[in-house]
Amino acid sequence: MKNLTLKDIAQALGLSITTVSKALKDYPDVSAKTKEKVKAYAEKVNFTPNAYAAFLRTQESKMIGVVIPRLNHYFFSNVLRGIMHQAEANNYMVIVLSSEESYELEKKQVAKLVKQNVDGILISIADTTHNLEHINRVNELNIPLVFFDKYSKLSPSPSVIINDQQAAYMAVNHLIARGKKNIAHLRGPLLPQNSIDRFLGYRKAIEEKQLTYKKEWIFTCENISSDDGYRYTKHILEHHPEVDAIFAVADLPAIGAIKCLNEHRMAIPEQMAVMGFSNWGISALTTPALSTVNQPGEEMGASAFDLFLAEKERLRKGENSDVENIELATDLVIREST
Amino acid sequence: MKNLTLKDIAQALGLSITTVSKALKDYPDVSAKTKEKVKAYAEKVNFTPNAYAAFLRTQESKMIGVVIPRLNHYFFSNVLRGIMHQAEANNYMVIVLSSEESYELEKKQVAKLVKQNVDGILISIADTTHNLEHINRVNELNIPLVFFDKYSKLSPSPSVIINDQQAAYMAVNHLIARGKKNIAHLRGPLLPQNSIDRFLGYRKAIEEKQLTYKKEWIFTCENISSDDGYRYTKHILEHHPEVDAIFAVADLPAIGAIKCLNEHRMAIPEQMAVMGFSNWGISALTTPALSTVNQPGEEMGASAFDLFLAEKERLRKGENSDVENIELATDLVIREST
DNA sequence: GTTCTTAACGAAATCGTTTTCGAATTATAA
DNA sequence: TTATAATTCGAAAACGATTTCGTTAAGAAC
Repeated sequence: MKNLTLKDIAQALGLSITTVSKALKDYPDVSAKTKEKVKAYAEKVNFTPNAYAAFLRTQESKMIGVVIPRLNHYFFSNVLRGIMHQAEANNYMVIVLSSEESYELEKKQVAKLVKQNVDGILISIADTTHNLEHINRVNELNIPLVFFDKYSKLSPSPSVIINDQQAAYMAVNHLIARGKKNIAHLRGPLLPQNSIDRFLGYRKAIEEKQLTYKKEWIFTCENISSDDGYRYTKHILEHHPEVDAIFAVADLPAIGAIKCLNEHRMAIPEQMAVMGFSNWGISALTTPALSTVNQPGEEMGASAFDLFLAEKERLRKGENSDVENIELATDLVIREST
Repeated sequence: MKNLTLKDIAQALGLSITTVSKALKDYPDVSAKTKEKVKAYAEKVNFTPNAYAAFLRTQESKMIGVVIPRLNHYFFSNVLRGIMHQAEANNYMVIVLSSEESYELEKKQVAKLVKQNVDGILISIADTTHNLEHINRVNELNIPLVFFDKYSKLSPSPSVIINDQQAAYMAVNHLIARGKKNIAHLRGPLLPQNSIDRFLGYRKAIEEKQLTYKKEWIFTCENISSDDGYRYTKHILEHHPEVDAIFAVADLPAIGAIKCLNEHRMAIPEQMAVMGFSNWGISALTTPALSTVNQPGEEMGASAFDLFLAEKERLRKGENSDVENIELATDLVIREST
């Protein structure tokens, strides 16, 4: 039951290794009869060429590496599903590594993938990543690299993202349309482009409608955790009773906010509306159910893989054609919290 | 900046490939001086041997495969973290595949891992897996295989699990201690041992305290989803008003139950207590917060990897020693819903 | 019959590492 | 001084697939 080799097949059919290999790869200098015979036999014994031996010649590992900031976050799990589904369809294996939102670990993981000779790297950078040397090194080695969700404007690599600013703008406008006038924002850490863009979308909506914009209503969720949301909401209730809506950078802090509001017997959304971001599975299950921005995880993953294939082709051809970038559409999911 | 080879080092130092290789692996027939020189240089240029070439000789890929039923489930994400953390410490790479709870897909994924020459397979079997031929084939090939969480009693492979029956027994006893007398159970699908054991623990607690046990109070959550929990809870409220507590096979249905109870303005836990299972991250965030059984995911992952190493050693030695099995401790997490 | 083309197959080199076995050098013993 | 042992090193053969370049044989062209 051991895995067979070309040699085994060659011996069984009275052919040379060369001919067997060529027959399986449809070389023109093998007769139709022989091809038929070889393919039938290979099929019968369920032969697949040894990936490691093949790599030594072709330098193609048929593996890609994925680096995500967190393994146990619903959104990234969904992206992963999309990537893996697409990888499977294209006969690629996937190695997943987590940076745990740490720049240092991210550097290590990328280096590890390079050492493993992956054919490409799909990465969503950590909140703390302030330096792109490790990414540039990958570029120099001509290894296709694709950003998804959390990217950097400083790198020329292709990316698949959503328009965070516009999505946030839409979300806040929805709150305004519901009659809210004093909207607080639980923003993300200062570094990643996403939190910046979501904040900018928030501010744009506020300023456009000439509502009050106060720095005291902006809170930075360092860990984007529910605890962040809970703490800041408590602070808002105690010190800023005029606030009538909260727009959070992500669902987790939004859920923390709801938890806090429930404990203080605040009427949601009448006294305080809450808007999340990402549409995690749980956001439909809170009481009241959370309104949020739908971020298409699986679609993003699938697109990221497709971009990898395109980028690989682009690098192979050595063309100076532009890198592809994809911007996925988001949509508001209006539930009970607004 | 390309990856160097032994040849490069050999040339740079005026040595043979053989000597360089031996020096790096501390062979006794290399002088201390030479070893020092080689190691220093290898360190300097950040050399690591090509994993693919090494495999061809050693037949060790330094990769393990993990098959889980779902990628975007909190518990499995945590198991994955544990596995990866331990794998990293032991210089292994991890390939993750998902069976999506499908037996057919599970078979495919296992076959794929075998073809990839992984050094071992860690698997949590799908709910629909009713046949272990694919697992047996792995055993026949002498590839170490370890079960975690969802295992099968029909396979002799090592496993790391929790004592589901006892955990459920404890959970239900806690409901009883809170004065609940008519406890319904939202059980899992019929096949996997876990749902069976949790159900048995439930029944044991009920019967031991001589409370009413009614088949009409047992509901099968085919998808273990929040929707299952929501639907059955509604049914309970409408048709079995005497029920005063619900014990769910997992957190997701339990959260669905809470959602339904909140909508019907039932007092939790006074009128109806709810108990979950798994301690997902969100279970602390519902209103009221969900009491549940803590299932140590990361610990389970780490143990599974350790078992893999042990099993690999056992197979290598060809010993007839017994396989190791690990049973991890669980504990009740009492929150507001009971 | 001779030369040329084409079709069909194989020998052998290669990828980078590991490991066996032998060779060379030095040290030790006789 | 010679025989023996110990110490260092390197040549070469794997591992399994890919691919270049020949080789052979048959048919076509003259």
